[in-house]
Amino acid sequence: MVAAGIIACDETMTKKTMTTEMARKRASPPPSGDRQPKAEASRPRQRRNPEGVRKDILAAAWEEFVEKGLSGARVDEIAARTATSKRMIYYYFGDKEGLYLAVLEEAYRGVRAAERLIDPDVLGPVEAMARLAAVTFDYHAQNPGFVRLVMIENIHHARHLAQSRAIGSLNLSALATIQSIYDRGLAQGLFRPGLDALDLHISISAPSFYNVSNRASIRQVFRHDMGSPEAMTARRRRVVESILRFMLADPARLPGLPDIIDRACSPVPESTPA
Amino acid sequence: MVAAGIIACDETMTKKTMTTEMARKRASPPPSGDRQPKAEASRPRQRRNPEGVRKDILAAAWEEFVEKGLSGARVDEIAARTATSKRMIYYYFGDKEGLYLAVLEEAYRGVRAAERLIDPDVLGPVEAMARLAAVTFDYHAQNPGFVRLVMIENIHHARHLAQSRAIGSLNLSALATIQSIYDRGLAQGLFRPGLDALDLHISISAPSFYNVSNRASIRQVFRHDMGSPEAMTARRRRVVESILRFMLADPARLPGLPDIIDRACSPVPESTPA
DNA sequence: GGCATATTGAACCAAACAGTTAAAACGCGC
DNA sequence: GCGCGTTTTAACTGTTTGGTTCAATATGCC
Repeated sequence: MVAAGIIACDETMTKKTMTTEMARKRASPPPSGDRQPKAEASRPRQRRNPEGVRKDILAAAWEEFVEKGLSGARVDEIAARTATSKRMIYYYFGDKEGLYLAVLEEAYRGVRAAERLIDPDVLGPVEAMARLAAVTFDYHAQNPGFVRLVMIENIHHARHLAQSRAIGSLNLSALATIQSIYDRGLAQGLFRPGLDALDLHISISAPSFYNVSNRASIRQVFRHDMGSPEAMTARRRRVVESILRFMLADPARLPGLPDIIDRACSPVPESTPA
Repeated sequence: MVAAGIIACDETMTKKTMTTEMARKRASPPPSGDRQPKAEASRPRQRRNPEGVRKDILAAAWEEFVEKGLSGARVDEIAARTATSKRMIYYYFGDKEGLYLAVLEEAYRGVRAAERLIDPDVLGPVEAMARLAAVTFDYHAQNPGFVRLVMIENIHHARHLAQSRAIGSLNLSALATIQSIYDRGLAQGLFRPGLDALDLHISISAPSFYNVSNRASIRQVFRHDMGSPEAMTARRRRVVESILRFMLADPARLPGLPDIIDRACSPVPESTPA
């Protein structure tokens, strides 16, 4: 319940008989930003490995929360997926919500890491924008777990996101990238004026996100599989094309458009595959 | 658990001592397709009103499921919101999943009803398409409950949607509308060839949906309120403009575009307000 | 008036679940 | 070689929860 309070830190520990496990690793080093927590637990019989245990638990929790959501997930089930025991979950993460929050933070750490991989302005504005859209689309496609966690968090009104100070900070990087590309394109007269970076970001994210998040319902309602390779590449093209057509001052006057789009899409940029 | 089996019908009722409540109203008349189940229960003291009780329960369940999701919702809580008792919930809906499914079906019945309200081809193709986009956007904006239910269902891999025979059928209407508008526009040389109705539908739905579904997380991450009236109208315009720019053979050659968009957006088309 | 359909209420149940306890070992740094 | 942080095990607690039972009653239709 008051996970926030517990997490916040060891202050005012008057009520609620703080047991020894208060030693939380909240400010631990970023778990190497990898997006695919595969149950590893490394060495079969190596005791004394706090960081490893933490990761192991986090990976198990990731799977369970992604699959069942916050309310649907069962702590016992998470424990079962672990190489260690339920006891350690509470030892390291305090309670279910603390664990969920840790998973959520790792998920956002993932996007942030992916965002940093994007072009250092070596491309022309149009190409850069196309590339950004394609990469964003791919990130969502290749990280359905991330998408599901965000869905789940939104179902919960982003109440945990609000609690996390780890997240509120490093999120403008994506916006900065877009802004710089847009500015360059604007200066060259390629893009039309009056567009907003956040708005552009949303315009790219929305279809990318939806393509993963609503796959199941679309499949049932329209008997169409958005996840098939063909649908996927077609949709990626469409997302890229759509954002460019929206931004360009005059698409007709840029005859190389289809090629640019092709180039942005073809050399399938790989983040961590799912 | 085997809600499907129970719902399926009274066949092979050997195991599981079927109690009398098997009298399920599954094929009941569509509850007047209204989207906003406000706790009504009508007459305060009129006994013997099956349909009213059903609606009352459905309305309470709607609120609870929309708010907490399937796993998060509590049957006792739903019963508390009701004018009747928990007993009646099981009497009419069998179990929690049966109730959830009924709510879900009502949600989809809502979109279907809204879709039927759209223009009988009185507008020009471009205007019609703009209008369709605006109306779709508004429907999502004004029915966050519907959006949340679809999110929830997707979290559950649309497993319940798959069970429902009530849903699989009447969903092509939206596609038919789009197709007819597109065909007309194509014949007039306004739209470019090679576009797909479902793809267009998704291109409109995605931003409309995302605008509601991810409001909470966007708010936390970017400190931006997508729900504010200004953001809302701006985004609606953007959605309409975006789909037109994508479809039009040559946007530049259609000088009246901004006006068309304005017209599609301005006379705030009202579905059932939230 | 009788029979099928509704309705009520409250107690009850068994399973599931988050979170705890206690005690004992293990390992690493000092 | 001592002590602290870590780890293990398994049973246990208290509550929540989906779902049921029982018993009685009301209602409407024929």
